[in-house]
Parts: sequence; C-alpha cells; structure tokens
Amino acid sequence: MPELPEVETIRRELAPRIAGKKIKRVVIPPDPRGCRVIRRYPCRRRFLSRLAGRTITSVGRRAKYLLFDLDDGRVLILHLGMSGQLLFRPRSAPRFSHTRLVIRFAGGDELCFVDPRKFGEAYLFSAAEEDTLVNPFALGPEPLDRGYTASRLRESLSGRKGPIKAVLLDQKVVAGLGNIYTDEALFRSGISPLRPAGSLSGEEARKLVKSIREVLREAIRCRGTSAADRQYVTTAGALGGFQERLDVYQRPDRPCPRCGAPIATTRVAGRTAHFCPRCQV
DNA sequence: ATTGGGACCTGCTCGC
DNA sequence: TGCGAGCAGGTCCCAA
Repeated sequence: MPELPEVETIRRELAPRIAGKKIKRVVIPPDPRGCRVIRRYPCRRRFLSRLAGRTITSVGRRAKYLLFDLDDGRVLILHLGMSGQLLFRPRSAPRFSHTRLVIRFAGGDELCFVDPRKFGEAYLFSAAEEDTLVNPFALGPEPLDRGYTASRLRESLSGRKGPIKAVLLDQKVVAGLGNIYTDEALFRSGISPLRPAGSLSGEEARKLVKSIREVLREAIRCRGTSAADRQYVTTAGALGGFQERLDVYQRPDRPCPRCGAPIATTRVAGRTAHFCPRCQV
C-alpha cells in the first residue's frame, strides 16, 4: 500500500531519470472490463493528446500523490491507490499484465502504471486550474514540513470523538499516512488506536508528531515497506526494506518488541489496526 | 459537522 | 482438487 514513504521513494528514483524528458506518447491499454484510471477529465483522447510532445520539467509529491510538472504549465498527477506500481523500463520489454497507463519517452524508455485493483487515479490539471484549485484534493498539512507541529495536530484533534487512528487516516487532518504508518506511529508514541482523538494531552500530541515524523523518515531511508502481499515495489521492481522494522503492523500475536505481550488487532474505520494492548493506552 | 459504512476492484488465502 | 467466502485498504459518496 503506497503511503507517503513509498511515493517519496518513487519520486526520488524517478526525478533524475525523467526530468527533462520529452513524452512521445501516452497509451491506455485496452481493457475489456473497463478502466477508470483517468479522473475528472471529460475526454480520454484529449487527455492523452495533451500529454504527447510535452516535456516533464520536474517530479514532485504532495501526500500520496505524484506530480509531474509539464512544460506547458499543466501538471499530470498520479495516485497509486492500493496496488499501483510505477515501473521504469525499456520499451522493448513485454508488457506487464494489469498495465493501466504507459508513458513512452522519446529515446525508447517507458514508465508503466501497473494497478491490478484499479484504485489508481490519473489527473491532468491546467495552469488555470492550478491557480484556482490550489488544493484540489483538500489535503491537510504535510507531516514532514517544518511547520507541522504538535499544536497544529492538537488543534485539528480538539473536539473530535472518533478514534485517533481514524482521524490520522483522514487526509484532511494530516496528509500521507495510511494503515501501516498510523499503526507504527501510534505504537511508538504509546497511544492506543482506539483513544478518542480529542482526549490526547499536549504531551501525547507532541510524542505523536515526533513518532509520525520519525517513522516516516526511517521508512523513506529504507525505501518504503513491501508488506506481506509484496504489492509495493520501487520503479526498478525492487522491494522496500522497512517491513523488517515493523513493530506491530501485520504482526498479530507476535510479541511486542517493548514488553513482550502479544500484538492485538481490532477494527478501526474499516481497517485492521495492530497494537500492543499493554504499552498503548 | 462529524462519523460510520458501503462501493469501487482483483488476487490471494482459507475452510469445507 | 475445486469452489466460494472473506480479506486486503485509499478514497469517494451517502446517510444518520
């Protein structure tokens, strides 16, 4: 499940390889069952023809979204959804199954968007839209930005009665966290995923922000988490490394690394939450 | 306004 | 061995 560290890893790999490259053509392979990868754009043909001939000037990231800035002022935005992979390779290689979108570059390389579960999304915003829709996805603050502080977090938690994990998963509150890193950050800060969000003390909010930042930075250093299903890979198809360092995520019944109690699971906001029932209160 | 749950998807695992 | 049920979850949408 690509979350902030996985998307950032992909961005860092991609930027030096494709910045300055010219797009020859963008292709959507035929899919008899239909594919809705292009979102909020009225015409598929127009979407594709607008990209042909453009040069990618830089590759950015906002939360879990990859931003490809184009030389005409537009920006191509990709979200990997649940199962999305972006694979960079020579065009001569045989096409992967579940390929939803292919960006072919002048010179022969291509970037393949492979996405079995079809939750991935592609957007094309114009310069004018960028001006007016500064934040088209209503995303909250980036947790790794300097301006992201405990008081900022506490402000957004105040009065909220929902479980803290559900609130952290809300991209309007803080942008870029998913199921893996909310579990890991809550474990590190000793807070139960079920705690009412508004009940966190200032000290707990401080610890939580510190844990969120630490776990995200470590995961980026490890090039992301390839969990049990191995759905996340880097642009070269390599696995990440942070799965070796997970304390609680996908470790039910295994001993808590801090106290040895068996890791428990529960259901929060429709997802499985993993936590230590002794350390996290 | 906030919160919970279903829909969207497909591949995989599990139990019978 | 085969089959269906259940599960995985990021985001959107609707209802309470």
